[in-house]
Amino acid sequence: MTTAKSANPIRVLLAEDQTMLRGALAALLDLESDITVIAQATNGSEALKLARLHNPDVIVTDIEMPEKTGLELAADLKLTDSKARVIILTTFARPGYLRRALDNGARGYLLKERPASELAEAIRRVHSGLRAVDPALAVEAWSADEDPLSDRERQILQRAGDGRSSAEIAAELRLSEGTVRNYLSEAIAKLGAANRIDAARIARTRGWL
Amino acid sequence: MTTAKSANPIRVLLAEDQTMLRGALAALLDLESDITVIAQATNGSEALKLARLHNPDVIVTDIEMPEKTGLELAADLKLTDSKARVIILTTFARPGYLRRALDNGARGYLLKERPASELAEAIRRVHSGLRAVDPALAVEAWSADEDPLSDRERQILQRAGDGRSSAEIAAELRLSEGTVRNYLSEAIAKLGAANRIDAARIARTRGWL
DNA sequence: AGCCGGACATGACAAACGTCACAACGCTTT
DNA sequence: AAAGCGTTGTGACGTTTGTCATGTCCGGCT
Repeated sequence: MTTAKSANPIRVLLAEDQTMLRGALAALLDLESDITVIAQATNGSEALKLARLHNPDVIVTDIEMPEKTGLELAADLKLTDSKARVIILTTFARPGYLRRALDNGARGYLLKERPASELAEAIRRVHSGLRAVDPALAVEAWSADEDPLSDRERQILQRAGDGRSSAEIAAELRLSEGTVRNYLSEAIAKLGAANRIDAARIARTRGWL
Repeated sequence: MTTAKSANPIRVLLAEDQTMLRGALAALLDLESDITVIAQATNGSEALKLARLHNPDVIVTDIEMPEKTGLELAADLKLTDSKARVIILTTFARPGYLRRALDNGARGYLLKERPASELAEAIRRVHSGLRAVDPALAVEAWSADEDPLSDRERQILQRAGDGRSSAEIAAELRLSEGTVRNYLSEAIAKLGAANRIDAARIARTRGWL
């Protein structure tokens, strides 16, 4: 049983590392008469290669993937002559992610907790030049705070949240131990956290890490 | 377009909190002539209620869901007179999870990184009385270590990994602060970790938290 | 030229953390 | 009955962490 395609279907590239979801979505999208999935990638780098090769109309991509994230993929595509429009499809309703996605030129931002039917709709909207951003999230993002962390603070907080001690972090980054403690103290204060673990947790849930 | 069902299709209950995946899988499974999805749940408690109501042949469930996890669901079903067979469908290839799943009476354990076609196959196997455990993971689980943590240790390590201080944990659990420190010290030693954060991380990746 | 913010450093102090030894109690297992 | 384990506690000790004041250096903005 093959679904008849219209003369000029929307050509979609799917990038998602979870095979089961990728396969299921590809199958569902292919049931739509005006959409055809021309290629699938399991990470950002592969998606970039396939995008160059096939020149899709729309790229639907997850964020958290090995090799290269969907956000990095969007950024790289902006530097290319690709005319593909990007839709981010992710689990995470983090204002920080949405902001970065839009900054990197994405046209859509859709959550995996939405019904699958919305994906096809988003693809059509984006293909026709419109945007497709989850409305609830868009509102939240508007009122959401900026990332208050400097690069150094983020870098150090990441490692601290992974269980490294101040001394280890200092050695790795060629800093004095006191400096590392200062950065952590700063980060803890900025985030209103009780300690480094709490700070790392908060930063992660906001999409700042 | 409706797919013709055989006379006695396998009646499946799907429990998965991510709507997009749940919808896509339900749609795909319904395309199989010998399988019909009779109900869908977004968390473990709901699944339990629907299982009582509809008496499905097979329950396919995620692990990490709000309200009640898939592992808890499996445990609860064992206490019921339900004859439904449980298949765990999860992102996590953690031996600890697999072990708990089998202890709780699950008949199948499948990873989301496998192709969707394997899910239908697993449903058929399990329905006919066989098991369906991801082969690669089964091997790993065989050589995997037991969870060395006691309930108290696990309970305390969870909170510590969330950024709570020893004093806070002590107050919450009505223990002396010294006792909390002792448990954490024990857990850190057992896991070969450098500190509480490291210990929480290690325990989590092994599926012990 | 002057100002500001980020990166980096030091020293000092209090609080939190991690370790160890020791001890008591109750519940299984042998 | 004895041994073993999990739970709970105390006291003491050294280390790590978090805070603060203070200072230098550099690059960008006005």
